[in-house]
Amino acid sequence: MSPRQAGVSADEAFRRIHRVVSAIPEGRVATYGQVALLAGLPRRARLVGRALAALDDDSGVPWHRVINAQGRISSRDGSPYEHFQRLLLEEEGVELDESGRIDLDRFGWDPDETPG
DNA sequence: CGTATGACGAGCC
DNA sequence: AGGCTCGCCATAC
Repeated sequence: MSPRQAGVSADEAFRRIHRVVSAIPEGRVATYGQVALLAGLPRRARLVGRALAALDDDSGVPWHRVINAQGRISSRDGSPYEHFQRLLLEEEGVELDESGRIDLDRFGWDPDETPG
């Protein structure tokens, strides 16, 4: 049963992360650290970024709903996806202020509110 | 094997 | 607000 959470294989960690991200509802966002925690991988926010970068375009995983703890879209210098992410979020009603920041109190995902 | 590098985050100044 | 350090750990070289 309780496997060493910090000792899971990279493969299993990716599956857990993808599962958690897939559970983020439309119009809500979660932070890298939050996703890591929910995936049973505390303090491994960087791994979440890696897991998302490994996704295929047609994976269906809502990678755009993951932002950093400052409420901002994390920089991927040179990649068009950084801008695309903002577009996808605005399309589903997530508001960004002039500086591109999202209010986590308003749009942050609370798993307890949306069980299942 | 040692270093550097990240879609990160918390703490500190 | 902005910068720095350290923790984290898979990958690349």
